[in-house]
Amino acid sequence: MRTDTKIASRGRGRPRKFDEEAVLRAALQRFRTLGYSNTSLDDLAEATGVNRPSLYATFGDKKALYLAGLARTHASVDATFRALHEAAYPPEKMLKALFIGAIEGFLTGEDGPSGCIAVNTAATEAVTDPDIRAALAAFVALQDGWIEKLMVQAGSADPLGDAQIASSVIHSLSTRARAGTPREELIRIAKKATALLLG
Amino acid sequence: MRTDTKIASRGRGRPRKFDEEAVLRAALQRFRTLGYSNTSLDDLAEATGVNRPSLYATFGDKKALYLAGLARTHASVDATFRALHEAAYPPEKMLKALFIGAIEGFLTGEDGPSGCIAVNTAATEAVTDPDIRAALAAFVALQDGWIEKLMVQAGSADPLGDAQIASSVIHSLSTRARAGTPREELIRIAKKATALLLG
DNA sequence: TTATTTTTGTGCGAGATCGTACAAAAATAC
DNA sequence: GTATTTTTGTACGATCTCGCACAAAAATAA
Repeated sequence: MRTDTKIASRGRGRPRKFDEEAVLRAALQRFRTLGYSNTSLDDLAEATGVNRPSLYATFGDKKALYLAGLARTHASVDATFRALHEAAYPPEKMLKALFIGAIEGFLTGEDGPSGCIAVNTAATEAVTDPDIRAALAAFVALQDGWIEKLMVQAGSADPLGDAQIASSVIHSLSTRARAGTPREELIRIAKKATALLLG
Repeated sequence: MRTDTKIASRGRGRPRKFDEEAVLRAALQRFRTLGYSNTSLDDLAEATGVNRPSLYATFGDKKALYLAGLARTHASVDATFRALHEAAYPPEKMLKALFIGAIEGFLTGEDGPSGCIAVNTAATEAVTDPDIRAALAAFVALQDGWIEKLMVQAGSADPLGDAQIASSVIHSLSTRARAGTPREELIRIAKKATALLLG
């Protein structure tokens, strides 16, 4: 899993010891495990190997770092959906790829299955923080929107409606993964959803 | 909304100034708004009108208070489901009551729509805290189990499967409510789920 | 009235957490 | 070789947070 990334020279001055992308990935994992409020900057410094002053200089404060992580996830999910759309699978295969891909992602984590960072950590902060709420809403819209496109491709008579149900099931799969539900049960739920959606 | 509860005399000693149930309700609201980690005991003391030492003496530490709140929610949800089951509505009316009841609850909150405390605050802590994870799992199981009973009553051919999908949609409705999704859209999703489930 | 019991509320100490100041380090530019 | 620029890493102060000690308060029991 070690993805050594090149550290580009930034001209003058002492060179950075870290790669921004790699730091963001490590920080994101920590946020996903602990949640936003429960993750301290010491946690992040330890997890990324970058000390606090450098984190501040590079990303700004804790919230900016978290939002940058969410944006990264957003972009990554967008790319995954785009690829799935371009693959243009037949309906059943498409739904299987969609649900199984989600489940396998949700079952990963530093300290047990950690689900989706947006659904399970951003949602907690969303009530009191407008910026995080907006990021969560954008994430949900991204998901709904892409699945709607996939549903069109699958010949659905109600693409948006079907997409929102599929999306909703994925949200719940994330929550259930964090609750400790075993893979087989998550897969059973995904299969049931597939059956319902394919009518 | 003011529910003045009697404070029972506890025999000898200085009488309590607060009602345990009412304090639990107030604490729960605070946890639901802010999340577990982001709620301090000062927040709770202020919200409940009870100072920290009294909270400790009555409930134990912060986590015990949170778990007591979750248990209260668990019991309350259980009672709601029992009533719905005893009502023995026809399938469509039952699903409408189920979804609309959930939505209206999720749209309440001290500081905007706050959804479900279990789905949206317990899930955050569930990865690292086994006790909270167990409480979340129990909550999800309670919901799945009751809806399965309701599906049997509705004549479903696959009560457990249908129940898990309905339950999943409810989880997502909670997350979407926190993301700021307006009532009408939540209702549209609920209607779509109803249509799919009634086949 | 006096003793006993229970709760209240102020106050405290230890530790976590945030964000930054500042000097040392490590590169390039001249 | 010297100056300049950028990052690093230690150190610091301010604030928040937790959990509890302890005396004052308010009830009942004798």
